[in-house]
Amino acid sequence: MRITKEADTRRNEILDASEKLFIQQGFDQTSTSDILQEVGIARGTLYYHFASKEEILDGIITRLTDLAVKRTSAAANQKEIPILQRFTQTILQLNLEGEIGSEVLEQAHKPQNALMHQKMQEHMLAEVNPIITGLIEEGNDQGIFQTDYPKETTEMLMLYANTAFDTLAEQSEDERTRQIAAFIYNVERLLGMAKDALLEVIRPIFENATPPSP
Amino acid sequence: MRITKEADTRRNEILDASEKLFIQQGFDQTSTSDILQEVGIARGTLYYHFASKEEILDGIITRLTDLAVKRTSAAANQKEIPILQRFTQTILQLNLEGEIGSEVLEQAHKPQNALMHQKMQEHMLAEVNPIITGLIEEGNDQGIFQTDYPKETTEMLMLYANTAFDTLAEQSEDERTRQIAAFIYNVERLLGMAKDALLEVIRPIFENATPPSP
DNA sequence: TATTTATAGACCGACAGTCAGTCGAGAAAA
DNA sequence: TTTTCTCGACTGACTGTCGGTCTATAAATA
Repeated sequence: MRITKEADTRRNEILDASEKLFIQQGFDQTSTSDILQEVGIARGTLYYHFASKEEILDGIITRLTDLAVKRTSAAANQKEIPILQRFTQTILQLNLEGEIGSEVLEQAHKPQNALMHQKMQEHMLAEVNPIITGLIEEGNDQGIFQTDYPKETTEMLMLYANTAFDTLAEQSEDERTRQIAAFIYNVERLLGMAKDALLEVIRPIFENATPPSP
Repeated sequence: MRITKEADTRRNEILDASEKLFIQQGFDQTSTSDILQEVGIARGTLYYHFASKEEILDGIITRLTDLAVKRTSAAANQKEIPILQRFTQTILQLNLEGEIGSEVLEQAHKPQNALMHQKMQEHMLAEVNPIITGLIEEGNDQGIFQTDYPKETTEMLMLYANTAFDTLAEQSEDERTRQIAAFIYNVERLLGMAKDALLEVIRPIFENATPPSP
């Protein structure tokens, strides 16, 4: 029985299946035959839609990055919200990276997924950095932030967040808390804010999420 | 004519050849046959000394990391030198990473070498972080630095340096200067120093290296 | 309008070539 | 004689290629 679909539909089927498998097993450990079986197509069909296995990975990453950019820039463009709140919400959007994205991140720091991690990082840095940099410049103009190097500082923050935070799940509660506190502490310093200025904006977000103990 | 050598000698021959090839072509793009040819041995010999291709990579990285740790901790332990100078010299040692290491870094950020990069970063973070953290704590005690999170701050600096600086070679002179200036600026902030306090320690180092124009 | 012909896009699976790792046999050294 | 080191043929798995097939739809023809 032969099923024919529009190219774009098939392409996305292949991306969906591959994404699932790459997350489960890693890129190197997933064979193209695994993908064929998961999608239920033949070899030739796969290579009709993609030139190589690596191009499939690129397709997945582009899909994920585009999604993250969409959410991030949406958060960053809410001009009616004060800059500090907007800044924190944008960062939070980024960290979540969508339901699927977070699964990706959980796996991505494993050595077996180094290529996936690096490619995602490169894309995200290129696409998301300007958004956050713009936010910082806006804060600079308003006198809320103060830094001579918005772009480089953003790069520093993103690199750290990307690498340090994807091991959070493996750490103890105490270590996690400390790591997040350190991040906030350092963001305040890098953006030239008063101590705890950012912390006080962030605290209510978490207190709303987890009800206060009696 | 059959040549047999002491295991350790052969091992290092294999590591030397592999390092050269991995740098030139990347890990995935280098076949074990390439290595065999370069060393001039047979398959069985390679697998007598190493259990897998990946173990060769691990061997290379361990060699490089050990070297970097040695140089770094030597610089960090010169107690007669004031802490600020010692700190900068330690960082500089790290950035050089030996003559061969710098070649590695030049290649390591390419996507094709993602695994190599990630493994090096993990090793370096684990081994070198405590050395720098110790230096910062010493500076804290002396009132020269001031940070509540020495370990996390070190992690941030190292991650940034590792990823941002290995693209330096590809950038214009202006971008390079700006990126380095930004790094110094941000280190000062993260370590709670006065503005330009670190810059003034670093400047003489470069002015000694390049003779002043008339 | 009804029927044939042509074309393009999606698909198939056998096949070639490459590669990492295994194994048993044998040479050299201890 | 035993241990260490070396050899290269071999295996199985994998990626990417290629000639060819199927089908829907458009164009030509009756």
